[in-house]
Amino acid sequence: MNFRQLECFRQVLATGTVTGAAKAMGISQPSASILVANLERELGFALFRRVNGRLSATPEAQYLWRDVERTLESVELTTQRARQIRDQQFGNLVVATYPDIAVDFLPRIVSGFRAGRPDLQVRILARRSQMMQGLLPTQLYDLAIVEWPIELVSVEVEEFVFPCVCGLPEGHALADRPSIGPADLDGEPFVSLLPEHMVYPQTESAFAAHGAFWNIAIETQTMESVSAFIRHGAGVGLLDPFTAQRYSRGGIVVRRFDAAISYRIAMVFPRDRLRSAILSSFADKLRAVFESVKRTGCPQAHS
Amino acid sequence: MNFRQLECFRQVLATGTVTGAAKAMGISQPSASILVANLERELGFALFRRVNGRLSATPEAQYLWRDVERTLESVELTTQRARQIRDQQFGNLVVATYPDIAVDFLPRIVSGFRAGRPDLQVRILARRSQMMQGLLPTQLYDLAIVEWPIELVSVEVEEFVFPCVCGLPEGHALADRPSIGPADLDGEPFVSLLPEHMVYPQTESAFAAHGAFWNIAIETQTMESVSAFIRHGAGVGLLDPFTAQRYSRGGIVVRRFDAAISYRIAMVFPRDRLRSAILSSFADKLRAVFESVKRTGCPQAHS
DNA sequence: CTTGTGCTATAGTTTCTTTCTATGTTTGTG
DNA sequence: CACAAACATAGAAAGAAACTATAGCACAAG
Repeated sequence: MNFRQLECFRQVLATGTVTGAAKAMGISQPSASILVANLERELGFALFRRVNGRLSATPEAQYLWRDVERTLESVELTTQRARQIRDQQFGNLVVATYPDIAVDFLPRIVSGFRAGRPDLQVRILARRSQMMQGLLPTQLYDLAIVEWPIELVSVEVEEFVFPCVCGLPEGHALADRPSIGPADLDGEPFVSLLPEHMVYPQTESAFAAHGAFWNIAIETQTMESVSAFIRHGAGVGLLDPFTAQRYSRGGIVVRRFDAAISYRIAMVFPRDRLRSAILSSFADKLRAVFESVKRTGCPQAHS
Repeated sequence: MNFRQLECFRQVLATGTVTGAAKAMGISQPSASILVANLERELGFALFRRVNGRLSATPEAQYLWRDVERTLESVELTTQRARQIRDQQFGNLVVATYPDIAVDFLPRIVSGFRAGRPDLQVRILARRSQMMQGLLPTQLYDLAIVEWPIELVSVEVEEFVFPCVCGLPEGHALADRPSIGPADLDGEPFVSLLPEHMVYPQTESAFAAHGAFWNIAIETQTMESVSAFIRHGAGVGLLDPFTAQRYSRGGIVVRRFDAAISYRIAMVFPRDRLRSAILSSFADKLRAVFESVKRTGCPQAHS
């Protein structure tokens, strides 16, 4: 019993004649005749009676037809699914990420990636860094985007380093400068991340190196929060390029920061797990966007 | 894409190696290797990565597996169903019949026939003769058992004629006779069918021919009813062999009737419709039982 | 009654697929 | 370093599936 025989069975039922079935299948009439004959031989009972030179379906054929129909449908769904998989239209991605990037950047990238892939399932797992630490060993993700520092075991890592930029409230006195250094911010009320964040010690050193007073007015936990305080005029601060880009067109004035404060993130994959073509494509896209951000200082939407 | 490729795909997933799959399928390792390779070529994407000389399923393989599993299951159900059909274990029979025979005789025959055919569906349509007239043209049955007279259009008919027998209440004065004739029943209270029934005019003629007085005490519609009146002592009467047999072991004394009163029934098939093997078997069985009844005067259970 | 049309089945041939055995390659292990 | 285990490839043989050509049968039209 094979697909062609079943398909021929279907077509004979549909068209009523072997000749019609052959036409529908694009084969010669004798070929179709033999397909049916072999199927009958293998089944051990007749599907058709040859009456008046015509075929007529036996009751047994009708009994079997229900199952054959189901089988053929299943085969068709399978080939369809195979085509989708081949064209990277079907699959699923579990992306673990830290919250800041999950707010705006990732949705933009993922939405762009999903355009034209309507059957792609994406799950976003947003975790604060401590939680991320526990998530990685479970391997319950395809790709993670993590902030430094993080302990990385049994994973493959690709690191990306970005320069932080300076964010000012709109209308701030320094807003007309093309770039801003620690000395410019001497005594300026500053919105900072907590000391645990990688940006904190670097900022501290930069101010110290320039002999400037780092006047921390606010300490908060996420870049989103920092940006909100800046936006509402509580002070100035340093932003990663993703958050900066989000508000640079309205809400916050973004300027180059003359001291190099590096913002390190990493793309992380479970070790020893095969990557799907979709995952590779998605990683490629992320890589491209990261490189573009590194070059321009601002993430752009890439299709 | 064909069954063997899918089956091999399954076995490689199950055993983890091509070698194991080949063993499970009873073919050589290179054959299995080629099955998988061809499947991958046709699908257009890799199902396995060759890592460290071993196969490892890709995420794409896992996506496809759901559909392949469903398909293989459907194929298995289909082959199973085919085997059932071949062995006449699966099918359905719609048997139309008149009520008398549906009470006891048909259930016995059908139950015997269904033994060892647990997936055979039987529908019994019991109709009085007027109703049967309307049922036959609808072709909504596979086999009908009808009483004479009946108008038969677009059907194939096999006729069976049985001699009626005489039924007496237990303890009746005539009960020790081996056979009974009309003269014996002269003036005896008689339980008769209605005049429309084929037995009525024959009985009338028989009594007249023997110059006996046909003392009709009860006229009723069915053989079952006649037998009930006899059983309860209302009189004697004529019975068809099926009803007679049912009560001959208790309730009614059954004796040969010396005048030939014929009880004609027919096995009827829709014209120009293919008969299933099961239907043919069932008809064969019915025919055999009818012949046996004709010979012995009493229906016996035949397996 | 003959002929033509439409259908199915069979025969013979060719091509493609499947399967086998034999052999090579890679990787991990004692 | 050799051996075992796994997968892949090559070449040959067997099998399946396709084609063309042809025959048989039933029905309708001339």
